[in-house]
Formats: sequence, C-alpha cells, structure tokens
Amino acid sequence: MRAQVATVTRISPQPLARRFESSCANCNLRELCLPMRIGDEDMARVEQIVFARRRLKRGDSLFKSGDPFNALYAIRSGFLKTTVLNADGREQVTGFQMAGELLGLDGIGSGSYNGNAVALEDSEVCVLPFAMIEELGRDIPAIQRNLHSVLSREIVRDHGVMMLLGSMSAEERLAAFLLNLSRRFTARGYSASDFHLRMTREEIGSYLGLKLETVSRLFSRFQTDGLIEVQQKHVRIRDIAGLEQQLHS
Amino acid sequence: MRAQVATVTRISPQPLARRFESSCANCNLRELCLPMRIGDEDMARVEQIVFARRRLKRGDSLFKSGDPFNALYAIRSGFLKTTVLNADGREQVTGFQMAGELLGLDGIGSGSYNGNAVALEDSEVCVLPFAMIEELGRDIPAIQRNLHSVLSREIVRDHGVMMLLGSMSAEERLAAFLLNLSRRFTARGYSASDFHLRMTREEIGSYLGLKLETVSRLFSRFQTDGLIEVQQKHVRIRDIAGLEQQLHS
DNA sequence: CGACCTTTTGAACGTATTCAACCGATGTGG
DNA sequence: CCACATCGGTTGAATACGTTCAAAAGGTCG
Repeated sequence: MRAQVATVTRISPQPLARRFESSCANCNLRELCLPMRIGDEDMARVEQIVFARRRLKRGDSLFKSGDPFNALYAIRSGFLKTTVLNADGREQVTGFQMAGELLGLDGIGSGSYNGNAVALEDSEVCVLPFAMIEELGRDIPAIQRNLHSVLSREIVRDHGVMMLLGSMSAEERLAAFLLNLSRRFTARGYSASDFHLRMTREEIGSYLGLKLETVSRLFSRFQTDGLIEVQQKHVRIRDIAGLEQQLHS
Repeated sequence: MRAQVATVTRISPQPLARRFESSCANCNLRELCLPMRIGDEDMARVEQIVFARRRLKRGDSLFKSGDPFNALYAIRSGFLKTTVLNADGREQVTGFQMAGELLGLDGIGSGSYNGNAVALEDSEVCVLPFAMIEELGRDIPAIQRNLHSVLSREIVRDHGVMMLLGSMSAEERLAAFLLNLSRRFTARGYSASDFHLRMTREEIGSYLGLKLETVSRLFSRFQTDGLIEVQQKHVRIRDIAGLEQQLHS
C-alpha cells in the first residue's frame, strides 16, 4: 500500500508544483473541501494527500483533454472554467469552478482527463493524487463517503444544467446562472448581490447554450427591467426576487 | 460494520422486491456490470450485494425524486428513462438506460434521489444496497475502483449531453442520439441498424432539447435523405456514415 | 499610445416552436 | 369482439426566439 502511494507520488509531480507544509485543519476552505467530521489522527493523514500546490496565472491550463489522470484538484483560490471539445472543434463550457470546488472528476473513469480546465484568473489549487484518495478512502469511511458525495453531487449539478439547456428560455437560463453565482459567492463570504464576472460573454453563452450577443442583450434587458446593474464584468443584483420570478414564467 | 449493513438491509426491502439466488458470476451482463477482475472468493461477497431483484412493468416508477436513497440499481433487462423536474413542473429527460447500466447515482450525495426513474418497458433490476457497496469497496479495491469509474463516466456522459444541448443543431442532436443508441445496442449483441425505440417522440425531444414535432420532422427528413427508415417506433439505419457526417457539418 | 479583445446595439435572417388538423395504433369496456 | 376513446405520430402554416452579420465604442495590455 505504502509502496504504491510512494510510486504515485513519484509519478505525479506536476510542472510548477511545489512541496509545502499543508494545513487542511486550518484551511479556511475546510468546510467546503472536507464537509465531514474527521478525528485529529485521521486529519494528519488527510493532510498527506495534499502533497503539493500549484499556482496558475490567468489563461493557464490546469489540465487538458487526454492528459493522463493522476490527481484531483481542489481550488484554494481563484476561478476556473472546464470545457469539452467535440469532433469538429466546437467548445462547450461545462462549468465554472471557484474556491473549495474539485476539478478532474472526469478523469477517474478512463485514466485520462476528458475535458480541459483553464484558469480565468490567477488561481491556486491543491494537488490531490487520486491513488492516495482511494487508499485513504479504504481506511477512513468519512473520506470514502465524501468522495462519493462529491461525485454524486457533480452528477446532480450536471442534470440541472441539462434542465437549463433542454427546457429553459434564454431569460431563464441567464437568471438561473446569476442566482447560482450569487449563491456560491455568498457561501464563500462574498457579497450576494455585487460581484465581478471572471468569464466573457462568450464563455457565459457557451455554458448557457447561447451566443455572446444574446447574453449581452439579456444583460441589457435585465438592467432595463431593473433586475440588475451591469457594467462590463461588474454585476449588481438589484432584485433577487425578480430574478427568481424569471425562472418560473 | 456488519451491524451497520444489517441495519441497512432491514431498512431497504423495497415493495415488490424478492430474495433470490444471485449469480453475478454467471450473469450474461457481467462484462457490463462488473468490468474488472475479481477473484472467486471476492465474487462470493459481490453476489451478496445483489440481495434482491425487482420487477417493473412498463410505466412503473423505480424511484422518485425525494425518495430516501438506499440502493443503486443495475438493470438486468428492460429499458428505463431518468428525468428531473424543475420548480414549475417542466420535465427534462436526463437519460435512457438499458441492460447493464446503473441507476440511482444521483442519490448518493444527498441521501435522497434527485430525479425519477421510470420503466419504458417491462424491466428487471438488481437492487444493490449502497452501504454494502461502500463496505465492500473498502475491502476489495477492484470494487472501489469500479464504483469510482462508473460515477466518473456518468459525469463524462453528462458533459457530452451538455455539448449536445449547448452547441449542436437539431439534426446533429438526433444523429448523435441514433448513433449512440446503435452503439449501445451493438454492445449488447443486438442489431446496430435495426431497433425498436422504447420512448416516445416527446421523450426523445425532451432529452434532446427539442419539441416532439421537431423530432418527428427530423425523422421524416432523415428518411427522405436515405439515412434511415422509420415506422413509428421501429428504426432502421441505412447509412451510418451519412449519420456520422450529420454530426460534423 | 496603439493593437487587440470584449461588449454593445441594430437589422435581417433562419431555425425551431406553436397551433392546428388529421391519421394511425393501442387499449378498454360494453 | 367491436366501438370508441385515448394516445402517439405526422404534417402544414404562421410565428417567435435566438442567431448572424455588421459597425462602433469601450477596455485592457503590451
């Protein structure tokens, strides 16, 4: 077991990765990253998983489709997007990820990442070698349970996006998108109503199945309707209830 | 541990479930359901997981959104759809499942199923109490690994659907849908070109983000173009290459 | 400062939807 | 077993929603 982990540790060093003194116990993302009870003794082992961090500058790729899968990544700070490419080169944004969220789940099944992850602002991620997660999961049920929960909730999230793309109008999609961002920022201690979009209109459009011009027009219409204020990438939500109404009409 | 599993076993009996002599080792779905090497000894334990089967008639619900989550279901025979409902009652089909595929993954994270599963034809499923899967996963790495793979591949599948819904035209969506069905039927030993659709035009439309009339029109157009023959629910693919071309144009 | 990228807005267009009618298949009850 | 009701599927015509093409202004970064 130990030997296996040591092997993975050797294989895994990423470009730009650096060893550091981990401290999940004190990490302010602990509630997001490890949402369960872990004893002090186990915690020491958990911290061995986070064997490196990796810094990304805006535009840097964390992993690309086809790269060999070795690790999951937990976002410590920053903002990323994940995308998939289809045969003829069209790109679909599959999600936007922020602090405390996990990346790379799509690589477990096939041994190589299925999509791309790109930083939309300077970011830092914890590198979590997957072989170590699996090993620890066998010893610490709370870890096992947490991994399964994370995977399952990603599936639930994806089904929500299918609902969005398959059954909702453009207005509803953008309203749902803004409310989702607001909720996630709130959970991280940021303002629920005032935030900076890290992605372009085109990326929002790709995620929502719309063209960038449509997204821009919708922002303008929401502003005219008094639901939000927009100025380029800065958004202020003025009428949460009004946005929620957009969802069900 | 044992006690915990016993508890779950007591909680879990489903209506219509019945005890039976399991035999995964001889199941003709083994390659689909357990795609990994397992020793004879471990196999005996695996078969304890499949502690019941459940028969469904067409239209029967396997589980509903909000039902307490206790088990995953492996389809032994038949055909099901999974759906999610949004706040105002609109239904989105999230997938169609056939023999060897797993249902209920969306329940792991929250403790209750997030969507609905309904039989589109008379079907039979193996009931796999999740607490037993987790316990066995801790002891048998191949089981653990398999569960992670299944979860991850569902995420990859979902991302493919997002690509479908977000970036592809109606023609491309239907072509992709037919090719996907064809591939999956082939893997189960059925004809790649000749099959019976178990779902209605409306259900296909919901899955593909289209209206039922649009689906019907596309079937007609594909027939006119010599790509397929359609008669109600019976489809014959006449030009696989032509369908694949539809994907990249 | 200049080049480039992003965003906004308008006008014309096209794809998929809506509404409607009709037909065929299926299934139920008298 | 047939009659009838219901459901599922097809097709047409009008409409609507989001896209495309285009131009211009606003930001950002070297």
